[in-house]
Amino acid sequence: MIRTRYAPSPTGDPHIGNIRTALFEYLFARSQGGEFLLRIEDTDRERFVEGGVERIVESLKWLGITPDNIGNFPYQSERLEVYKKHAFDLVRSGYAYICTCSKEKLAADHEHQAKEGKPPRYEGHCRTSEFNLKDLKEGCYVIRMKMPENRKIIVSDLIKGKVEFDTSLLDDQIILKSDGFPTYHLAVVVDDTEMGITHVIRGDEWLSSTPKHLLLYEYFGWESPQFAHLPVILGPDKKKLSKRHGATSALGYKDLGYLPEAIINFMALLGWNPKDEREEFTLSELEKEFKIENVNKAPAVFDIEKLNSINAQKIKDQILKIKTTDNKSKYLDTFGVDGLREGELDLIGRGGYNTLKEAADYIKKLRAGSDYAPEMLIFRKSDKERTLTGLQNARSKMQQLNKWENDEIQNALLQVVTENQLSNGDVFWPVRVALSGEEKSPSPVELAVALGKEETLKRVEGAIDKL
RNA sequence: GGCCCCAUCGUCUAGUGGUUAGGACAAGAGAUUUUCAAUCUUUAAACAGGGGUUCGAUUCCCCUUGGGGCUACCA
Repeated sequence: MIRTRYAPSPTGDPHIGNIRTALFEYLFARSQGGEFLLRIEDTDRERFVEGGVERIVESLKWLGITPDNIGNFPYQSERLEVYKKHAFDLVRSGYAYICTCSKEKLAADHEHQAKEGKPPRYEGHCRTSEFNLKDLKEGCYVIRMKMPENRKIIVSDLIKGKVEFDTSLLDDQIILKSDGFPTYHLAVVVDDTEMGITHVIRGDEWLSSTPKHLLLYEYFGWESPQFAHLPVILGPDKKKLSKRHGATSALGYKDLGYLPEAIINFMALLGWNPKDEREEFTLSELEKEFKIENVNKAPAVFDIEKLNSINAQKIKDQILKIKTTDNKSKYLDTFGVDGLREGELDLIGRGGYNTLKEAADYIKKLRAGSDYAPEMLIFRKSDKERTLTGLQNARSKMQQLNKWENDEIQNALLQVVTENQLSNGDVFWPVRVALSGEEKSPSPVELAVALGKEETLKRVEGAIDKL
């Protein structure tokens, strides 16, 4: 049974790069008929953020990539004794040792090493010391793993291929901190083993520490899982995506009016592709199509324009679906627009709005109506008199309509044109301006349907008064 | 600094020891229309550089350059 996990630290809203990793972990598991699990890595008490776990769960649920153990997932902070036991097992078997060096001493060592141009490393004062546990005060020691000298460790990565590391360049890594918490390296190895994780899919930044983990598996006598290190996501400046690039959390995009379907589709395409020219995917399609070997090695730049375009497309897709259901009135309620009518839905579907928020803002503005200068009503090839004729006849023609639908309104306006020897611009333009109050807007017919008969006639009336 | 990863249009990417190097987003142009943000058509746009290997390299190898990561009692 294939099993992957998403193991975030609750240090704030999950970052889009982080969530993309979760997506790939989810997709890999699903594509293989396996399980996708969640685990909270809260071993860093200094960076812990209240409510972080809730935000993680909310993000995953929103995107529809809910872990299989969502009802009961482990927290590392609740398993301190387990890690401690394993750390001491390693001390007993000689693969790790207790170290009582103070942080001050280590800092001084590192400073010294830096001056000599050497890499900062633990100098191994405690490596051969024997400590009696009873003499040690709680909180005054750490446990370090022993790094063998001159060993080559080969990481076989599903994405990067074989990567070789030399252990003499690696430090005697601390695995148990003085506060009794494990470091990532210990906890990840213990937990992945206990949870039966078969494939560790994680960010690129972990590749360099993978040899440490491999060594730990060896020390414990455990079988190691397979690894796949994903390239990072960069900002437009090709620097690692961060807060200064704007919204970076998944939920931030939710608030901006992006659909989960769009975020999923977009993230999947960042570093993965189906090896053909398809670009539109739903989550369930991705679950079938995803192949880890089709993941790129190179980092990808997060392009908001592409996301916008995908989101606009997904909004259109959704409008088509919503029209046949009864929840259309609720579509934009989170952005302050209730009771959408059919015509308004059409407007959104055709408008190419990048986000739901933009669409909602437009509907709000349309409903409120905009003030405009009377001159705007006159088409550039027209004059005041013909405009007035057009508006007045349009009003009475529309007044007589029984059915308030696209074709009927269109025909009514066309009739006004022919019956009064006017041009399209003498009628369509001023009606459009009367309804929208804007230089640029959807067509008068679409606006009329969206506004409804009563409001449409009221606004045309208002325009006539203005002239 | 050391170690590791990476490199095709501006961006996401496909691709092959011999191709007109393909698609998408963005950009430009045009068409249409009452306007446009919609729609349709269309144009421009890339193999980072230098060495090899080879009859032939964008493709394989090496170097350089550039970008990224790691080098914590952070993950």
